[in-house]
Amino acid sequence: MPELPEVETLRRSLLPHLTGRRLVGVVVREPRLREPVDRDRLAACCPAVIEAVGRRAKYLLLRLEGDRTLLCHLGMSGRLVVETAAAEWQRHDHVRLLLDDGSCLTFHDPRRFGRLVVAATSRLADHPLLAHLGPEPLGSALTGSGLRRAATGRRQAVKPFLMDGRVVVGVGNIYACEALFAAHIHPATRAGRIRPLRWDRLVEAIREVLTASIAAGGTTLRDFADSDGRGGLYQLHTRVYGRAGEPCGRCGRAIRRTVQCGRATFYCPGCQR
DNA sequence: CGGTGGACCTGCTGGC
DNA sequence: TGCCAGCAGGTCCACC
Repeated sequence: MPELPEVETLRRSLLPHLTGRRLVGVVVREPRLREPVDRDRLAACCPAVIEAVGRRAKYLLLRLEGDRTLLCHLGMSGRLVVETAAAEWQRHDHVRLLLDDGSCLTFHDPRRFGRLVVAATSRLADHPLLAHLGPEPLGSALTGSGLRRAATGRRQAVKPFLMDGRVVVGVGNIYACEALFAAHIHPATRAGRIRPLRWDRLVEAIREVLTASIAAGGTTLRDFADSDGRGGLYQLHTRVYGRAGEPCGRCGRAIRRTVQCGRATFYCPGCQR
């Protein structure tokens, strides 16, 4: 479900609920996520004021007092919902973080590809899940020349290249397709053969697409929702993703669907070369 | 080393 | 109506 815009939308929706709150307890009902949830390490964090709600790539970061940060990844189907701690557990509700005002943050994830991990705030950048991650796409660290350097000598197609978190983070399947369309680049182009100026245009396209999606509250294809249960609207703005057979808005040719590295790719055969 | 394919899970949809 | 294959927004590891 979530790419960067969805996680950022979630982060913003959490702010009013979590700012100044204290984490007072944890209930782990189903520890079998992508890696087992460590109940004891979570419990040892409590009680603690939540000092900040951040994000790195697709990880939501809850910074606690006492040099602890909770890393939360939603995988493909995860959600975080703020509700009263007295609320009934629903199917696929796995963990609850209990807050000092009687509310709680419920981690819900049908496919259980998500993660909930405790890390040391002072060594966060060195954490194994974060250490290898590339630049944030919306910060100044991402540049056309940086991408060009990373692509030098790479025979890999540009679309899976963009989805490689070591190259740039936060660009998943939807936004890789959309950014390549916006930049007029064919998704199968070998990364090492893209010209310098086109990398600049691609960086611009990535920023445009992600920024527009955040403004729309993310993309809700089946079940994304922010912590208040509200869906996003960016699916109404996608130009190619999920639109196989529809006419391209620029040239009118039918959008195509192919598969790269086991993932669906959508593109316009007319304007992406 | 770079690159691909499968594994990890459950739920929904569409075709027969 | 019912069943079942195929597909889904993300990593991560084994293997070529």
